[in-house]
Amino acid sequence: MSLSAHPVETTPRFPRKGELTRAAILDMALDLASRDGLEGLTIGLLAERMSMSKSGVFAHFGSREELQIAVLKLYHQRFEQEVFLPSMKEARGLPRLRGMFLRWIKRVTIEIASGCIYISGAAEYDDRPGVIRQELSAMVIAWQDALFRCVQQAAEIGHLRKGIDPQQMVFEMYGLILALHHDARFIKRPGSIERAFSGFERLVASYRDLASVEEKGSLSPRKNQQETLKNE
Amino acid sequence: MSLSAHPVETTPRFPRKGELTRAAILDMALDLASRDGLEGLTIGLLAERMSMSKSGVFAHFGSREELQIAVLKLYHQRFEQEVFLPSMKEARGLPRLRGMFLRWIKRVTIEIASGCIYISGAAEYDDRPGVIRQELSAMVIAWQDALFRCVQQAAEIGHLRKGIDPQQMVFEMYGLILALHHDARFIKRPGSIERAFSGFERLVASYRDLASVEEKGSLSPRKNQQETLKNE
DNA sequence: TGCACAATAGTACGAACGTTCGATTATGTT
DNA sequence: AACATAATCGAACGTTCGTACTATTGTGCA
Repeated sequence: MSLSAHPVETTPRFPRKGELTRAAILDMALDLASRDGLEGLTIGLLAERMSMSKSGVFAHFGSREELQIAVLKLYHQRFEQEVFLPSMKEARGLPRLRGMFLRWIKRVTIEIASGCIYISGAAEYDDRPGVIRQELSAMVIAWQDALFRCVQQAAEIGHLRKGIDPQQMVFEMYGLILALHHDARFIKRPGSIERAFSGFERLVASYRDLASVEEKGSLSPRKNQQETLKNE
Repeated sequence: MSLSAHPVETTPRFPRKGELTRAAILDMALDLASRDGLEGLTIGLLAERMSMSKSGVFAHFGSREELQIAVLKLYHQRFEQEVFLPSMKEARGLPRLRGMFLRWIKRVTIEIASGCIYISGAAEYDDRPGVIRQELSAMVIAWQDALFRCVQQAAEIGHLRKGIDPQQMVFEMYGLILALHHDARFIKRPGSIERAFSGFERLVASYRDLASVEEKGSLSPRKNQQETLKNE
């Protein structure tokens, strides 16, 4: 008696060809949505870029909204992969926080050309209730919470002052990234990346635990941390 | 020989009725554009809200783009009137800078419900070249320049450190406002206004000229300045 | 009151949008 | 090779968009 005792497979056995094209479509859709925003993403243009018919593209998702959500989840997955997960491998506290911010800046720097969906989406959906807004805000809140916990740990360990308000620091970190995205992408002002970075350093300096500053070397920005990021 | 020696007036003598409706349309258009963005502003909806026909509304502007630009200029004018001009009456240096930021926060606080066109526009047009983008970025740059000059003066006077990089401080101030707009309007996180304010205070504290801190009272946040703003 | 013209309405057009549906082609298994 | 079904296409529908044109209504001055 082998597995063929269950001759009928209700679930599809293996990734059929459609899965591949669906992934390719999604990849292109993320590109377009980064440029024109999730609300600017159009099935017609997407089909044209894929050299497919509108209905051919459409069939993979069932509705535009499901396409948008799929794009959103793909973006979230990549963000997690590139920014969050590698930073979690670093030592808790300030090194991890610095790693998060550096990778975040690195990601936004790339996105100066293409656009960040978290940021453009926040502007697009701040007055447009629905599933997409719900999904998007959940992702942003999750990321802010991750930053929050990291700041909190840094305070517990003693890298930052004990009495610190972690949400305040997250607020200001987010502001630096938003300003970077704004100035570099919209205003096209050079030097914005450096400004975001030095803003973070000033932020850390003013929230640092004064008692532990004395043991120099352990907490000051590791010279090779930025170097390490380049090779990821 | 009076002025009637020139009996024919080539220019329209007086604001005809159309001018009034045009102003009313523009006012409503600013409302709609604040909510849905400049690119989301539609002549059909605008006509419906005005209880007019589409063509009736259209005739006042000649094209959608001209309508959008008119809305933009109206917003700019109001921003200048509410934020910039009253702050210029304050003493140069830190008091004026603080006035600018407080009125800016005050304005964005109101706009938590309606949306800020400078901010949403930056996201909408960061990859959409054209007249509107040009006009919008010129306005934002003008405002950043005003902040820049104010910080510079504060440094010259001695309210802030001499060696300061004014653009860096403007960058961080803009970031605080963007974070406020983001967290309050999109995330709907309470306490964001206070966070933006205390972020500014920390910013000022770390850029303040250490030498002049000793003369207390003159440069610390005037208790009645925030009170004064309420009655404007 | 009547006349010139400003202001608004009405209708229509072409394009783009998301979506539906039936026909057609490609794929994978027996 | 044949067949079931997955994948894609092509055409059409109903909306909404900005815009153009003509007709109608309203306003203000002689």
